[in-house]
Amino acid sequence: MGRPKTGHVKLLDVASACGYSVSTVSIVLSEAPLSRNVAAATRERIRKVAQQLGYHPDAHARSLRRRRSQTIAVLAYDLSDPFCTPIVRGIQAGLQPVDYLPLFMDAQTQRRLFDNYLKMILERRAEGVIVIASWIFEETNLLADIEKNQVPIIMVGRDLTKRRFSSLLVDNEVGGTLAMQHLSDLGHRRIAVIRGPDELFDSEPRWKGIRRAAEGAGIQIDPRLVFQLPNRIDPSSGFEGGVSFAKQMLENRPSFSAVLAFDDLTALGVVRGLTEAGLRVPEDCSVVGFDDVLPAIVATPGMTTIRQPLREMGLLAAQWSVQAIEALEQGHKSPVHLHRATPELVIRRSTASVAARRSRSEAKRA
Amino acid sequence: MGRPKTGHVKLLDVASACGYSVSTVSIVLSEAPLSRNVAAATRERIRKVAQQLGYHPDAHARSLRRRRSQTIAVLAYDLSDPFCTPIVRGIQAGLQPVDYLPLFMDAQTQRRLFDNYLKMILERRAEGVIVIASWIFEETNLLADIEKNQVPIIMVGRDLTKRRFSSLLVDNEVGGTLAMQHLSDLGHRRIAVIRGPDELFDSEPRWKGIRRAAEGAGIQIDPRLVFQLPNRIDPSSGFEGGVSFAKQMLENRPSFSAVLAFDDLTALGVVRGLTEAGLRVPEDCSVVGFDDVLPAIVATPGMTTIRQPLREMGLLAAQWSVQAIEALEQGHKSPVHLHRATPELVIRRSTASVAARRSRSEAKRA
DNA sequence: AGAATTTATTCAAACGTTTGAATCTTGGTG
DNA sequence: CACCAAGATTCAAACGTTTGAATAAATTCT
Repeated sequence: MGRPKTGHVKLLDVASACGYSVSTVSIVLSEAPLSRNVAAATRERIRKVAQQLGYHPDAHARSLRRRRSQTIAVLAYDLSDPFCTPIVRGIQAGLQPVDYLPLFMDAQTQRRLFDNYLKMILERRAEGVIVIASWIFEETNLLADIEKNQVPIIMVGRDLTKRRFSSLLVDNEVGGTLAMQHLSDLGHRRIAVIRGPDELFDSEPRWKGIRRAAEGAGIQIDPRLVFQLPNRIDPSSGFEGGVSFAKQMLENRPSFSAVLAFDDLTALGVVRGLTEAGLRVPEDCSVVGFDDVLPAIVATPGMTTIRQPLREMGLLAAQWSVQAIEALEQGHKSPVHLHRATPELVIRRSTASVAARRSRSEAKRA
Repeated sequence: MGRPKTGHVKLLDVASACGYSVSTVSIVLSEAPLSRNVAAATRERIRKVAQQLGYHPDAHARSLRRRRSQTIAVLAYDLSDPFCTPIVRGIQAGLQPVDYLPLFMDAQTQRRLFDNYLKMILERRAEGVIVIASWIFEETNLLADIEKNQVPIIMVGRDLTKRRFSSLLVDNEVGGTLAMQHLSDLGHRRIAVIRGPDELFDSEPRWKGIRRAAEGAGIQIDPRLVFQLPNRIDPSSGFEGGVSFAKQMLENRPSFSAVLAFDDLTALGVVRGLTEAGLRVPEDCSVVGFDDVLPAIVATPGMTTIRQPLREMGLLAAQWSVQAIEALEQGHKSPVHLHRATPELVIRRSTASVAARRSRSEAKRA
């Protein structure tokens, strides 16, 4: 009965408890190919004893021997961003059936943590890495160490195919276009735009899509109504940006009937700012966001936004990662994929036809 | 130059590259006590070579030998609940300095996943487990297996000290009291209450606190204005509950001037429901939530709510966990702690003095 | 009946570390 | 100059698995 100090039951315990050798027990319990040749009765008996003793194979010993960790690291710029949540869900969904354990690592947009996790990824011998990098890490060759060790890397939220990383992101240009088109369809012509920080990859194409749609609809974007978010650290501080821009817009600027914000949190900030200034959304001003994160969904009025299929993207990232690992296992070079997910306009209550506008706001600012 | 197929550099590689034995290299690189006796020059040289070769110790081999995984599992009922986000942050903050890796596991309120992760916790030889269990897993003796293996368990969001698990939760009764008191201070007397699902542990004490405050203020809670959330699966569906309850409240029920919701998401649902029925928050009706999660903060009007110090709780949980592990290491039995964090009233814009109410809603329902 | 095959089980060597004990240098002491 | 204590380094055995090769026993073939 005298188990050694490590509370855990091991193969040897099971073996001696049922009178077979360690090998046989291992073969049976790990369902190795050889287990075909093990008598059914034996199998039964071994399983039962293992069960009774509460045996759980030691993953470290197994990983060491098999040289496979069954682990995929997920390195996110900020796990607490609601943006990441659905991606994480998708990744989980993709990894569950193939029995890989995701190792979630939250860099909190701090370089120090990022480096630290990079080291851990290497040490824990993760077989693949998924990087959620909506916010940029300036020097992306941080990943060089990992690449060197033949660990496939998948990027979510940024196109790094030129570095030969499979990448997965939303089609920002189409997204921008959809947003602008929606406003123009509602009859808005004077539209304020809040662009993303220039450090952020999504910003430029989104802006491009917006301009293209504006052009197509014959809308002039007044440069005095274009703002740009600063390169912030905390992503959820987009909210503050939105609030303060909203106030700026209302001071000695041309009037406007709609705001197109860079993302949902910014848009929510705009709503707050406008509301505090006495305007009403959408009666006095329409607001549209981007991403479709939870806060945008449960706010009132519900935020009209451009939905990113985040969950699906996470799922795909997981699948690619597993495929790449398998390819590598077989000795093939794994292919470099690029997927631009199609965004989708979700109309809620934060936008309304310009015709429905109250005259109140006009009066107010005249 | 022929590294073996496993792309990773190992101790032997470093050793032969610099002409020392594996032992010496190990001693130096792992900063074992013996490294005091290693000549400074040798140390220098070994470190340099290791660095150049890009050596990273194999965590599995190390764990196996040392019998320590440097890992703490964090098993959450639903990682995508904004409620978990700050807790996770706190845990990270607590684990970072002591170099434990948190293993985040998201049970998604599914029994199957929960079991699966339990197995993984055992196999990966996690040294401690933190369970975020705001939503209940009916049979909590699922954890028995883990307990049996001497792995200390910390509960967040539920008191299980009677099972001898250190527990950490907000003082729900005080929270309920604070919420009700706030409404009564604002002059509200007819208050609708949405209670939590009975499966959820927080529900009862919160309700008790509410009743106590009502009594203290001489307020009668009209039973026709008391609702209860169903035992749902998806925690963020509290929102839907809020919406539909709001609508029910407005149908042939006694009138009310405030709603005290079980949590923020429910409260946001109430705001939505009221707004869609043409009422305004807080002019026509005040709403107060519980938790202080992100969506409540960025919604407009900002949600008045009872703040749980979630981050601090996570931090403490991490520290307890590490302490318990260390105690066990020294052979001591680890003590069972209980901490009831004090909640805090955060006043935003979803509540207003009853005096300021418009007569509109009164008229509407008369 | 002996050889060849199949079925059932075990041996023993790895996987990459760590670490108590052992070895081999030194330089210092009596 | 033999002896000892540090000082510097290495040996070798573990940690708990897996797995190719070996063995032993039962079956089938010629």
